[in-house]
Amino acid sequence: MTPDTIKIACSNCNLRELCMPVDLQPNELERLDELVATRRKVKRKELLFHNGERFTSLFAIRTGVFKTRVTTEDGRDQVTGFQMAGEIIGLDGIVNGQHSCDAVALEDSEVCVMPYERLEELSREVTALQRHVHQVMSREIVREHGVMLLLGSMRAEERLAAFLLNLVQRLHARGFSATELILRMTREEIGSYLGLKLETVSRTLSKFVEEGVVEVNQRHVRITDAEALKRLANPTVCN
Amino acid sequence: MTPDTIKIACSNCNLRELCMPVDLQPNELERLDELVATRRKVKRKELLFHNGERFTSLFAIRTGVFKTRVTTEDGRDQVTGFQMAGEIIGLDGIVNGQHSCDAVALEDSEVCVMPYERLEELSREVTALQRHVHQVMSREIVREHGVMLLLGSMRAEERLAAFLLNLVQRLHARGFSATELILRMTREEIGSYLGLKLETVSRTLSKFVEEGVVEVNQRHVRITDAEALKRLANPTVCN
DNA sequence: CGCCGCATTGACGTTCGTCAAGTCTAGTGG
DNA sequence: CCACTAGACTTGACGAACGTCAATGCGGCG
Repeated sequence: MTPDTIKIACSNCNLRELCMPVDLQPNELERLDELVATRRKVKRKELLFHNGERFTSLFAIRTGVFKTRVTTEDGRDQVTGFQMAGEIIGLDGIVNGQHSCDAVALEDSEVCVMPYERLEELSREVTALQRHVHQVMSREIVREHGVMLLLGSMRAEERLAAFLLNLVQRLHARGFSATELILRMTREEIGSYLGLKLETVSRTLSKFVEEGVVEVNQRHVRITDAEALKRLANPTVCN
Repeated sequence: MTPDTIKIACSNCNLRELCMPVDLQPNELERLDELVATRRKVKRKELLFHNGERFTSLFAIRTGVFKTRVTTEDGRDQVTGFQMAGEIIGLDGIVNGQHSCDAVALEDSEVCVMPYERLEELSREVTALQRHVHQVMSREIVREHGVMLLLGSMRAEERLAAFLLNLVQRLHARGFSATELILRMTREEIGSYLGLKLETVSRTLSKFVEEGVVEVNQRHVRITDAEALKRLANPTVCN
């Protein structure tokens, strides 16, 4: 085994528990290494794939952060998600054989390329992988339900509070702080995701600062009162 | 073969092309009939499944219309979709083994019950089915991207226009009129789906009527100027 | 016939968007 | 090393879109 093949093996990856099934037999684990064909580096602001591009592979994020967005003919766009290490992107391409959104790197990033045909084949043979693929897709559907709830029935404060809590929770699960984070996206990108204008995002953040719930220094955010933030994200109706 | 087993066979179902893969070998088609365990009738306003319920099966709608909704602790809810004949619901339950939303029948309905374990098993053996399951889930993800775009960056008029066009198009694909439809849901349910209050839905509909784009009589809607409606749904930016 | 749920419409209020001015920061080039 | 610039961010004043509250209409069902 050359150092190169070691480097690219899922069985040897410290992110495996995030992006792959956990309960594998040794021989299954070995087979998993057939899955990732190559790695691919994507520089900040570059696209991993774009709307209309032929779909061939799913991507597991190794390092960095991406945003996905959809666009209308008249130029409006909507950020549909922010993805970080261990998360899978490209699922939108399966249904029509071509991607229906763009994936843009928010910082220099690296992904594992998983050719879809190989994934199909393997998941027919490795039951745990089949189940995992289904779970990943189902999780995405449930996540989007949550975003629809946010966009459809929350006010600006609640949206932003929920957003910050979600981000910090995901970062915490990856070994980062549970109270501090660095935003990899602009106010405008946050606004697009939350269905708000960048000024509203900025104002709402300032309001949180005034209330002593968070400290903000540019992209650096520290949550000083997590309980208050949770109350903001999910307020009790009082009337 | 008893009349009863004939009645329940996918191979014999006039909705098969909507909810099942099309390119099957005869022997695969036969195997498909193992998939649907039973049928289940759901009366208007009754739940097919509810938030927190253990997930065991996916459901293919045979007749009727459903809404799915998610709910917050403080009682707000968001309609996440309206589903009709040939569509699959219950995908949200895969990830955690329990449903995370409610499915409510908007009229007396009937569904085919597809035990998930059986589906997993079969889709390991029938490649076309495996692909189909992936496509169904991917399609749902892409649909939700569209809803996010709608909720995040469209105005009331555009949302409602897009909603009506989407409904009539899906009904048309099922053999109904391309210009007339009967709404199975209340103004409030439409509003919940579109992130609007029921009054706004009502007012916007009235506006469409004034403009001669549609005729509305209670739940009965006739699209009199489809082109105008499309322009409303996706207006060109003018500034 | 009368009730109840659904829908419509109007008056008014709130939230968020728009427009504009100005600040801060990081990166660039002199 | 520092001035300069561009992009990102903040803040204020104002307005539009949509929500809220309330009155009324309508139709179907018991």
